[in-house]
Amino acid sequence: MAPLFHPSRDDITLAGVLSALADPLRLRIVKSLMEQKDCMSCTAAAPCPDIPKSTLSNHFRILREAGLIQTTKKGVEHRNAVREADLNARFPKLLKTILASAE
Amino acid sequence: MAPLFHPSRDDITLAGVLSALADPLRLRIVKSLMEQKDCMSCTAAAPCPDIPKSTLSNHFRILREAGLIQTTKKGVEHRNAVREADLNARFPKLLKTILASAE
DNA sequence: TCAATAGTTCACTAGTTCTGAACCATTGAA
DNA sequence: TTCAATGGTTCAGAACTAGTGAACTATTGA
Repeated sequence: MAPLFHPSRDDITLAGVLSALADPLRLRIVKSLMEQKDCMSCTAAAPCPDIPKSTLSNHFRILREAGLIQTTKKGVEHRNAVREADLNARFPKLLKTILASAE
Repeated sequence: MAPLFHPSRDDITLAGVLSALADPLRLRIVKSLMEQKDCMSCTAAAPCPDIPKSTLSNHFRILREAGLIQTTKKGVEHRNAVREADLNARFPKLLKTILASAE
């Protein structure tokens, strides 16, 4: 199995970030992850329990490849965290402003 | 010919705005429109001259239906302007922050 | 060794985007 | 009034993308 791909800080693009957050479900996932201080598994961060596994997996892949989250394998589950430092370095205040708009 | 559709302020959604701005070409269009104080025609606001007309028209429609721009017919051309007041009222600082990230 | 859990990958369907061709509306000139 | 030019829109087909069930992999605990 190939290791999970994460872009480096400099490879994070604005278009990628906006496009990833343009989906309401993904936005809620990121919001959940921000509200928790520690990492969350994919299923724990899911907004509702009835989302198919494959769909959820797909959304997490998009968030990961856009550089929004960092995913590490921890036993049987994947722990996810928002790449806040990278995002703030690259696009200051962007994440905060977008999340604030999502009330 | 049907009049051009514009959503009311309250119908502007975050997902719609993000998704519209997630395209680099559309982001540049909005940027151009912000830098001009007066309205611009569609062709004038196009980032490069070799974009097919239908493609450009499509991008302007997406921006319009997302609530990002206001389009009015003025003779043979369409004058476009960013709906800054509506956007700031709905999502404070969002537009400014996104445009600032697009350097 | 077996079953349960947490995700991924594959393949298929449904929907979206890009673009050339054809079209419509407005204006200015003959 | 007729014609051509200008500025966009609409339509249709090709290429791409997203959502999801089924099958699969990896880890853990019994």
